[in-house]
Amino acid sequence: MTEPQFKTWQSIQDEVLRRIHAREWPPGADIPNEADLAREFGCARATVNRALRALAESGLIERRRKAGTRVALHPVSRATVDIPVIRQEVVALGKTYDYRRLSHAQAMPPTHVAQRLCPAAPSTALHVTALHLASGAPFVFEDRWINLDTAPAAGTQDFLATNANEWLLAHVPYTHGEIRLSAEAASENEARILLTDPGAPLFVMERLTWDHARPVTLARLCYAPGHRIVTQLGTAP
Amino acid sequence: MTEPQFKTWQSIQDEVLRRIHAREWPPGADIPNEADLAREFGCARATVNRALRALAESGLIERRRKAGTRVALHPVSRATVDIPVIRQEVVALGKTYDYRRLSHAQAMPPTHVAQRLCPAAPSTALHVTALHLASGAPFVFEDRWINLDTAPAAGTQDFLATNANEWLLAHVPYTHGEIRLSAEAASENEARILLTDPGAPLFVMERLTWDHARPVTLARLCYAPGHRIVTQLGTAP
DNA sequence: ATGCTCAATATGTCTATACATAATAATCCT
DNA sequence: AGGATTATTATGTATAGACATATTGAGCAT
Repeated sequence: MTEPQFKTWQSIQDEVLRRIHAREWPPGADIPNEADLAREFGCARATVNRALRALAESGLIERRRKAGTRVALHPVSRATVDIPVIRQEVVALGKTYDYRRLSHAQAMPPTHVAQRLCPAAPSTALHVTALHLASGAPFVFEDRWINLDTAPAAGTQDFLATNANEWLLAHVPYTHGEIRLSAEAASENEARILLTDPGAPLFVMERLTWDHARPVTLARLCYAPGHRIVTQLGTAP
Repeated sequence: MTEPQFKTWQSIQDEVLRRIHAREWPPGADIPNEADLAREFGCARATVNRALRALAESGLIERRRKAGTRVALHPVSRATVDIPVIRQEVVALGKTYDYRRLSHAQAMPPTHVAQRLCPAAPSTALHVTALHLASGAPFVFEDRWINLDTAPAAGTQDFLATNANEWLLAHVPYTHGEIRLSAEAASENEARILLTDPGAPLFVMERLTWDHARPVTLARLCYAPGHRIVTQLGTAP
């Protein structure tokens, strides 16, 4: 008669997952409210809340006040991607990191950059290009614009020794940002720098970071051919 | 004299973020323990715990029992990527979704597939290729292998009307998975199907999903040129 | 010194209770 | 009927107290 008791929020999460997978609670269905579940599982409501909140963060269920909790109709897979500093990325591959600044100038950004980096009042910005190397081989070509209104201190740096990525992280932290991933053909210039052929497929990551309401920097990172990003889906095995 | 009181876990998170950004707590530094912070902020320890746990999940701080909490030395940016079902992805673009199955056969997978899909005992698997269209234009070319030991029910499906992605989600849910993102040159076959040129840079997403310890399916999704993924960094603005 | 045991400590979690908040349902007033 | 107001309800969050658990470090034994 002893109902299996669920004591930890993990075990409750597992049981809820089981019921969803077993179609006891099919996609789109409402699931019982926290108070009822707590009674059924023989635990406090806060424990149920913890379990359901974690599931909501993973995108499997949707919760709204008063409306209750339901299994997501279109279960989006939510993957978390860890994006380390490039130096760490290289070191993690067991290679030695090296950095070479290519150019450094203050200039008016092209429109597609200006739109995103200084949408309010167009002004000059700092343009830095650099190459990150892994054991001597080109790894990432970086083309970066820095908003000097937001980060005036960057104007005093030449970024010859320390790369802009790490300097900015240490001196102009951001509050949030946006990342765009795409595949693009290498331009003549990119191909020359990355020692590959024009037209080669490059993995491109564009990062725009903000400090509260003000754009900080827009970086376009072109990875050398063969690069890939690996990420995990769902919870731990 | 009234110390500013921090009542909500959000406000505590903001204050901790402020101190980190202001270098009061520089990278690598230990931050006070929960009990002390709770006393300082005039709130319960559980509230501090909630705030710090959220920051730890975002990768900005690291926490270990007994050792305490410290600001991450190499702050990895943790981005969450929402990966919807392809139909939803197309609909969200304001286009009409269409699906066309291209091939369907039971066969021995090539070694690089077998290694990941049936690492224990090599056996035949279900091979399905299909094209997803957005308003009539090729959107994604899908090349999928399904492990029939894990999902025997898939053997009875021809996947002519319903695509494998949605059928599997509805009938063989997964517990976790792995996603690989890369840029690759279009092969002759891929180019023909996606109506582009061989060698064109394609955004490729490989998904391997598992049901507990058993691999379910390995899908290789080649997006038509121009596709990109957008994701957010950090918390809400 | 080296290895083991045990106590100290910071985070992890659970409980019970209370109040806050958002969103819906019901009701009342034209 | 229609629109504004109020009540209800489920989630969201805060609190104090308690115990669990991992980890470190000190002290002891070999």
